[in-house]
Amino acid sequence: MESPVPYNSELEQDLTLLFGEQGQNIEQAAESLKVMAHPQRLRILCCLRFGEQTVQNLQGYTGLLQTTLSQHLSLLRSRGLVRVRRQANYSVYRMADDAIVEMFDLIKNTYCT
Amino acid sequence: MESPVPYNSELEQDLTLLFGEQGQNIEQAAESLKVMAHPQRLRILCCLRFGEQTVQNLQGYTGLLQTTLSQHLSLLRSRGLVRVRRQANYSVYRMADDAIVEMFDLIKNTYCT
DNA sequence: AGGATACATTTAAGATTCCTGATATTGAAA
DNA sequence: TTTCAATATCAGGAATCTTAAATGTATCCT
Repeated sequence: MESPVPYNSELEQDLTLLFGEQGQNIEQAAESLKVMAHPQRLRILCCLRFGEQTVQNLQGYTGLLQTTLSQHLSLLRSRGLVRVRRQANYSVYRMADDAIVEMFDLIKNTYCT
Repeated sequence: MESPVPYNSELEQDLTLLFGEQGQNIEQAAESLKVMAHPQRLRILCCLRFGEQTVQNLQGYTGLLQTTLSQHLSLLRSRGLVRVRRQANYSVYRMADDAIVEMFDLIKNTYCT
């Protein structure tokens, strides 16, 4: 029997373009998504969506251990999802940019009815 | 020194509501994101964004082994990101719904310049 | 200086994910 | 009713992720 969906060689080209030269676009997208794809880190982002927060506050809102929270923050930071500024001996975290905010809002609207 | 960001007890309530009763909203969002957060699965979704595809076609577009591809598809299916219909001895996959399409498009626009 | 507070990093163990090779299933054809 | 083509599932080991305890660093306060 014949294939119900013909193979489209031109699509191969389009996809290669879309993915980026060595697929870096896709890789980077997956990297960022992977960081967001964790309940505790989503909670952290939720908190930051309401404005910048100290680690202490995040601890209160999320209920995470300081050490665990700090590690999640470190990951979010290193992958460019959040930014920090130091004020006295507090670290104040915020969402990194509009792209993250937009992505987060879509997630929220989709899953938090 | 005083905290640069006052703790907001009302936010606790708001967050609990947002997360869902036992945090199911957040858990579910994380689950879905985790499935998307993989380069090969993103590639698969990319292909499906151009229309429904047989496994064979997806194999051609992604370059994955049949067995690997099938497992990714199985995961995408079980988490409700894609749907299948059987036609003869072909399986024809498509994106599950508009929410997935919307999410995918945002990812694409954000990371595939 | 010394102690206390706020946060970060390191390390190790357990859990999960990923890929591959082998095997099974399903429908079409011969 | 075999055989083949398309797809699915299973089983394994390697790699990665997650968490917690211990430890480290920086800054404030007295």
